[in-house]
Amino acid sequence: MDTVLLPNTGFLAHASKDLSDLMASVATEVQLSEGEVLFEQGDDGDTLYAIISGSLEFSVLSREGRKLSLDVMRPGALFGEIALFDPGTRTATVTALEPTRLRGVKNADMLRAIREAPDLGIDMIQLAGERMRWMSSQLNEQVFLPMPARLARKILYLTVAGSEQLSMLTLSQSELAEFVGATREAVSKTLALWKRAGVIEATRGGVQVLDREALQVMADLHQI
Amino acid sequence: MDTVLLPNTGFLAHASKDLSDLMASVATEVQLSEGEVLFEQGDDGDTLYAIISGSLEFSVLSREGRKLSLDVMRPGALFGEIALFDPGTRTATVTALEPTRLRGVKNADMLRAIREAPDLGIDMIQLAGERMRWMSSQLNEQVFLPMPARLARKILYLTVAGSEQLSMLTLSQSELAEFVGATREAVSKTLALWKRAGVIEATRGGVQVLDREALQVMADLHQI
DNA sequence: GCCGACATGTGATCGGTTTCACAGACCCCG
DNA sequence: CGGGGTCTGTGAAACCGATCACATGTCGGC
Repeated sequence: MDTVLLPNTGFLAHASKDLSDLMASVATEVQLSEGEVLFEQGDDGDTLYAIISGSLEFSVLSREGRKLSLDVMRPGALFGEIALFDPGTRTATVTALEPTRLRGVKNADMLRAIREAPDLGIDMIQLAGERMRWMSSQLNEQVFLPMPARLARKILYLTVAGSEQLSMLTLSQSELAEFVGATREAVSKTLALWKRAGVIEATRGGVQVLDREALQVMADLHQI
Repeated sequence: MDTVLLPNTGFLAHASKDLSDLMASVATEVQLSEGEVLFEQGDDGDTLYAIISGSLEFSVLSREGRKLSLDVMRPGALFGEIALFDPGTRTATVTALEPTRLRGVKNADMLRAIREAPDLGIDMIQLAGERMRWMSSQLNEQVFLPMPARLARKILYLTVAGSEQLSMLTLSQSELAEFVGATREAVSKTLALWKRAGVIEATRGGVQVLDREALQVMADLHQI
């Protein structure tokens, strides 16, 4: 077992002492292998998770099985705070993109901790607020922006969020399509356009951003 | 001044004693006339509101001014909880649909109250959770459902949420269009279809649901 | 009771995306 | 090194909804 139980990047870098203490004391560890599903949209949930290592995909599903991926979460991210207190079901599906280690805190432990340290409750509201704000921006983009703008934004977002060197994004075009809510073919066609313009380089299973500025422009355009 | 300061319907019916006490003691009253904007998407906000009387529209805007209405809120509804603790801007615009009275509690008062009564913090997380869950369903619908299904769902939702007698919905077709993220013309055409099928009755400025079952079917369909 | 303002009905056309179909490229593995 | 599976490129057709352009209806006020 590591001596470092909590990552010091991402959300947890700013997590309160209370939350850090709680996670360190009562959290249970979870291991996921690649492709494993932590929970699915519709499951009952009562646990807040923090990512220790690995990465997870966060997606929502339509009833007929279409998938809209929303985010890739990396070490330091906290998630699952919604189902924690609201007696309902999980609003998204979380899948491991690679072998991943998590720590989870259960409802009951969290409630007890909040009663002892009310500031922890305030932290949780703040966390819910951030998530809410983010979801709201997703709704806005999906509704108002045409596909190419959504694509440009997701590529930009995922390359900075992952802070991978050289702005390389290792997602297949089908996966990218799931992220922008479009078909694989449509994504392929706009990527081809951008490739010809020298904005990106695309290879099997990955996209490399060459001209970030140009992509920013695409992300704001409401045409092509 | 009324002796009844808080409505006993909607969210507030289930609001904790702590929240009720707080609202009754430190809340300030706000009056809005029809069409007045309480706050706009992008404003800084630090206040949680409860609706005493009247009704409000909750909407998000695209940068070029297109509007997507999401909900009509009625007496008893609580809103504004997101900006309350998260140091950011409001994620939606709230407009009075008629003369409306509100009570507001400010950030600082709420924080103080939570430190005294931690259960109040838990209530707020729960509230945020409900809102989150709802936003999530909105995203799902907007992304996956074709316009007619979205229209059917909004009509059903707004007629029960408003629990108006006879399932009458007093919204113009342009307003309905803003609710489903479509054009006035498109809404007019599908309403005409349903009218011919005897599912609804539509008059100037309103829609009357005749066959709720049939609308339910439309709401699930991914064609027509 | 008429007129102007605004709400609604409806057709024609256009454009972006999906769907379908298939061809080429790449890669792992036997 | 050859071949099946997966990823990628691209064209053609169909489709949905947006846009444009009017016609028709309906209400309120003078």
